[in-house]
Amino acid sequence: MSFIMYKAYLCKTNATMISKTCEYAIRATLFIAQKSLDDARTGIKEIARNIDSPEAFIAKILQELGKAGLVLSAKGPNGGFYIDDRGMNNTLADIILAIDGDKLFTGCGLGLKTCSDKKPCPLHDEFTAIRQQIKNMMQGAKIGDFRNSLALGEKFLRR
Amino acid sequence: MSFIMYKAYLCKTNATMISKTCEYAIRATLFIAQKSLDDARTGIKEIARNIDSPEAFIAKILQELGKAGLVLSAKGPNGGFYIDDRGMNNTLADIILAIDGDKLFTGCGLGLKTCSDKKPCPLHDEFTAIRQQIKNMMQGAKIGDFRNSLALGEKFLRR
DNA sequence: ATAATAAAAGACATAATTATCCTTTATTAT
DNA sequence: ATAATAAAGGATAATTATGTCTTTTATTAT
Repeated sequence: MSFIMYKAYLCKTNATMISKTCEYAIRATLFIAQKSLDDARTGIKEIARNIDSPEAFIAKILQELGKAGLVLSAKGPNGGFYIDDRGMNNTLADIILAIDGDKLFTGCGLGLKTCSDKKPCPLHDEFTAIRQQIKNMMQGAKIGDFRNSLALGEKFLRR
Repeated sequence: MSFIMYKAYLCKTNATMISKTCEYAIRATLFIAQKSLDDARTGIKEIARNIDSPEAFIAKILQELGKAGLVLSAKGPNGGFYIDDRGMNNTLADIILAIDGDKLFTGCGLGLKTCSDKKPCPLHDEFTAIRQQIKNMMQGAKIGDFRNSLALGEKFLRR
């Protein structure tokens, strides 16, 4: 006996807290951080393979992360991406801000441009609280914090 | 003296907790609920005007909400959309589920399909907690709850 | 019955995001 | 110096989400 399952909802919409681009950015950064533990540089191919992303796309994203100072890179043989001690203190909030901007931390839950404390949407207070919590969580999450659990195989970056 | 401001981030990404489509859906539903207070039906033009959305687009969305049983509709003269007492007990979670699916409530924060308690991404526990909180908030927010504050002009649906 | 109204349905168009490709520039090893 | 390597940069393509238009169906008032 077998069942066919149907989704009960439409869902051609895009609603993720963090954009796909930014997800790749975070996964790549955490992977580079892990590799940088023993001063090793890692290249685009290796990164793409290990975080399960398209090569060309993560290359583009890494350019942005480089401009934002969140990863370092070196061209040529033995080149690649790496993160120094200073970079290990950057947070997930920094990555999110660099790629997605601040909408995760500040926007109105109903997409109202004029939503504010004075002219609140019906969800204003609830969303304000939740966003603040997310912000705290992301600002508290340093890149370096994840290295050990990743290296030990307690946490994972591939799907 | 004047300044030109530049955004410090890229941001060609999409990262909203709730899709634009779903935002319209919520705003429309709350507006219809408000109108339904005194048994009045409201049409697409009026809805679009009051929630500041494209007419044709909200029409499409209302079809989905109708199929999902979240709003009722009647064709012809004096027709329009309305919500009955039963419908007033539906929650924002129901609308979100009907339009965006359950990704807001369940997805991995880093977009990993295999993320789970057993094979967690580095943000697994934090995201699980936050999503649960959002879910609670949305499941607790009944459509009918918003009617009064909207009618009194304490809360707003237009941008 | 007929005309007018308003939502349902389906096809189509636009815009935004995600993804790819190709050339250029910088660096290293020979 | 030269060839090989690897990231940077720029242009373009594919996909997905958002938005529009036109026809059909159901209902109501005349």
